[in-house]
Amino acid sequence: MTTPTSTRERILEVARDLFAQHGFNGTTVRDIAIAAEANLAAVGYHFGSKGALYAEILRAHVGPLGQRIAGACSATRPPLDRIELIVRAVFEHIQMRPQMPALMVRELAGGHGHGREISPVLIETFRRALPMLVGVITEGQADGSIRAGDPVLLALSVMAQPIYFNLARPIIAAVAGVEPRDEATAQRMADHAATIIRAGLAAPPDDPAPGTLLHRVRTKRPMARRKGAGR
Amino acid sequence: MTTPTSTRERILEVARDLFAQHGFNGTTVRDIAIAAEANLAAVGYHFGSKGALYAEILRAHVGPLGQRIAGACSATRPPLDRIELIVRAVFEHIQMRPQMPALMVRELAGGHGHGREISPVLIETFRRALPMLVGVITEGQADGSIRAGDPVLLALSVMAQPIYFNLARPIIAAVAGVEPRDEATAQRMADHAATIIRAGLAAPPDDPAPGTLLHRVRTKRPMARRKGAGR
DNA sequence: TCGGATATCATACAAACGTTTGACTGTCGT
DNA sequence: ACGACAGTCAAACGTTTGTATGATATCCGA
Repeated sequence: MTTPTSTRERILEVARDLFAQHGFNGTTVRDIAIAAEANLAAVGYHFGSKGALYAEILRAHVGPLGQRIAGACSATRPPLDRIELIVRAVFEHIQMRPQMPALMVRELAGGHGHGREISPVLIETFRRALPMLVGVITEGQADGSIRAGDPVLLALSVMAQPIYFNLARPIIAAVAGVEPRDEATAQRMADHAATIIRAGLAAPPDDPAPGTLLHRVRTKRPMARRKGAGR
Repeated sequence: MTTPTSTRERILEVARDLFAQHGFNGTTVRDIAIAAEANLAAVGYHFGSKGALYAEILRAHVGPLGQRIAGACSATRPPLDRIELIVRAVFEHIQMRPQMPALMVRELAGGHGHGREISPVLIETFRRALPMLVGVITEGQADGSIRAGDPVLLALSVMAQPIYFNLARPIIAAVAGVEPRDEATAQRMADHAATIIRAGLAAPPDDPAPGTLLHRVRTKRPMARRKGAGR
């Protein structure tokens, strides 16, 4: 079976997989050229350099995420519903871009070597998306539907689910025996994460009205801090 | 200020930071030697090869995690308390090994290049820890304290918090203005994650006894699936 | 059919890579 | 005092790296 697309698209396709799986420095231009069935010089010709190719792939993968989150945040729904929309939007985004979590966490871990810091694309996306998430959460805290707490940490809890779920898929498949890249499985994961996040963020029943019937029932405070539990 | 430790320890210390920040292929033996103020051949002499040094660091960082989780799982406490113990144990582990999340997610993303798969140390740790987590969760589901759902997904939700929180710290610090590496902040993060996880995993009030006063109150089902919400 | 633009190709190059080598330095036990 | 030994060092090894080059091939309007 031959590859019908253009050389440029073939390179983009193949490089995204290689960068995601082996990282920037773990992927050579020769690897890309061979996998794309293109000449060694094709990368330089079409993209200028290996780094420019990587930047373009990264931008195409994490850039639209910010727009998706923005769309979910501006829905005319109660805050908890909007949070759920966000979770599902991120899952959908990952579903059609399976390499995104690997690319993203590699950048979060510190970029790809020597003088390079975290990519500007990632920083810009976070700088745009984080305030939106925080806005929805503070709004929910104001109307009593979302539990008290640092909105930034709550926002992180929201984002942690889609990213980590998809990142851990391969090793879960290796440890347990799960089929990867399955539409139904992805839907189950999204439903699960949405449920967990909704329940985790919802304000406890005794918060909005401390004198009602619900007072002091079904409430369990987190355990005390363990200060110096060494070794 | 001079470095008082032995060359071997200095290399271990410096290599762990470099591997975490730049990845395996993004770190050169020369980088390590210079940062450790050692000779280029010192890495080969003390560890055999760059790969062996990396393997030793990875083992020292993710290996003890399994034992910590095992300890928390075998506590004589209700399941939800044990889950909270696990979350706090992982946070403590990371607190004294700040480079662990970066090293781990880089491995989860697919190892460090070419023929290498995910490190056996990571797979072994997961193979040991996952059944324990699943065991606690199914126990909690059996006694009605933990919500229904795939125990593996619930276990992933638990682990996602500590890892992602600490992984996202640098970019959060870059976007918002947060102080990094702070004991009080770490404690706040652990408390927050414990609260979220506890609330997220707890069975909804109408599950254990569908006919009580609590029936149909404070219950919100997740929204319907959105099948083909394209673009 | 021509001619310029676009794309692909084999090849070359300097730099950087992990690893090895052999000489050298210090510190012990005897 | 003297080998034995673990540790350090500068230098070099062969390979792989990203990129550049010039020739060739393919396309398409005139």
